[in-house]
Amino acid sequence: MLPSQKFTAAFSAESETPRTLVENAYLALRQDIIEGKHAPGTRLRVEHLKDDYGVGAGTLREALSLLVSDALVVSEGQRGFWVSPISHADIEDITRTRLLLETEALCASIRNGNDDWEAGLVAAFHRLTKVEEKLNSTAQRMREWEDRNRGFHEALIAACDSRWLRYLIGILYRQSERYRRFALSSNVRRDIHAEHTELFEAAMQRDTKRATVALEKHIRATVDIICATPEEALQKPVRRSTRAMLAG
Amino acid sequence: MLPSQKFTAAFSAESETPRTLVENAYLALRQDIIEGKHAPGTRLRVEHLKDDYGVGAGTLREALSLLVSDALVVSEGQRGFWVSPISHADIEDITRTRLLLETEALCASIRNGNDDWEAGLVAAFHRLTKVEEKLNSTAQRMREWEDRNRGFHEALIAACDSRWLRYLIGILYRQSERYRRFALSSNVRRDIHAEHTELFEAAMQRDTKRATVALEKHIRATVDIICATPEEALQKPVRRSTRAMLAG
DNA sequence: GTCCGCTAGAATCTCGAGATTGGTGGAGAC
DNA sequence: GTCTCCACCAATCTCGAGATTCTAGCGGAC
Repeated sequence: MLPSQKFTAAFSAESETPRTLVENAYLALRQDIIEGKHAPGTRLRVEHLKDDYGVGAGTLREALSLLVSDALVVSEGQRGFWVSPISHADIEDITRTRLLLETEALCASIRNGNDDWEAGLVAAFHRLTKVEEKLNSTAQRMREWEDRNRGFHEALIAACDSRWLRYLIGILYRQSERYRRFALSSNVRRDIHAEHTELFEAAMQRDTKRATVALEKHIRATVDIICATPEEALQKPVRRSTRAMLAG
Repeated sequence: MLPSQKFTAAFSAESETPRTLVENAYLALRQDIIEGKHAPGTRLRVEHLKDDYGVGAGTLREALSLLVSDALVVSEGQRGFWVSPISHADIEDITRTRLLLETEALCASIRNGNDDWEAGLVAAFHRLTKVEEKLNSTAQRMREWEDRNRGFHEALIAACDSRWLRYLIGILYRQSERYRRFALSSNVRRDIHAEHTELFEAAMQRDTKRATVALEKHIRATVDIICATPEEALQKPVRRSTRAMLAG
């Protein structure tokens, strides 16, 4: 499934409209997991969820299978599905890996970027700026910010010629989104727009080193806030077997 | 699905036995795609395949969904599944990305590795050596070599503390396996065992730089052979829509 | 000769019911 | 009081049939 879905989300832009019920259920489930409506570590019972999402059991199972690939859901034969647990160690790991990949992609993008890339970046930054100027955090506006933030980060590395790099970065970005809500609910003062501006200007000036540093500071800032929150707050208790499975 | 499967293949070792029909079908399909029994770009019709693999249509669809995540299969809503096409540009991309990740993981592994890591590496190298000494290339022995080669490469980075890095490397490794058969069928002379030995000794001596160079040469050698073979030989014609989807 | 629209066929997508497996609670023995 | 065993219950896993969608081939019009 998720033909367009999967590969679009991965290798190019995520824009096509879902055509099948499986795609619908996949997108809805993914959104709910990222937003924390399904808490990390909780069970995902097919019998209950099929009613919530208005599809048959088989259809929902297929959607869950697709989420397993994204590592947002884990499953064990004959025992069912769970939302992937989260932890300090996990976000630390994700962040390090993200930095490795995104730094590389950003450098390639700066190296290869033509006028189209610059135009796309300017547009994405403008869209992001517009929404960041208004600081009220309605749920609707939050969702909008998420979209534009993703658009900005995609625009940054759009000129990277490695589709695989962009694909893997997409997976990690979605993982990071799960943690972001904790950072946003924190009361640590932080001028995200200033970080974005620095990143934008450095990229436009083709200053690889400055852009790299800005990206690292930007990504690090989020994870530092998350690691400042207690581990218990991150997720509800996890079943023993699942925890054991992921402990190694 | 593929709870153990997916995550085991990803984050730790791939050893658990499949428990459900979906897992069986997934593993069998994956093997057949990697070995080229299903040529790149060809269609995977559920109606036909369900008989070949002895499962129901729904079960096979679930297995295919899992393969979509591995990027070994692509799908498009209401139109079905295809084996992912392969190309010179793709293997080049995979190789560059692999090098970025594996180099990082190897350095981390050398940095962190304790006696257990060394022991595991010695054992894996020994197993690989035993099979490389006998150069007859039976299908059975080939399969054995594939397994031990994977074991050796996993042992190299086993002490890398980033699960995500190891997970992504696993995805890329399976992709590379699809191309290897072209390199093996080539008549270019190449002493793979010498490459492995160099890699092994450099790692054991904790010589990061030497190990990195050896790894790069090792991985590069394969892709160079593949890019020497004509593009047409790599795959059968691809459907227009699929090609268009992957062209961007 | 080229293009458009229609029709028939095939394949996908979806759903509900039955078979199989794993977890739980209580009774009984030591 | 603790451990083991067993039976019941819930949930997963699997399959086949029906509805929907896409593709291909053919005939006709320009």
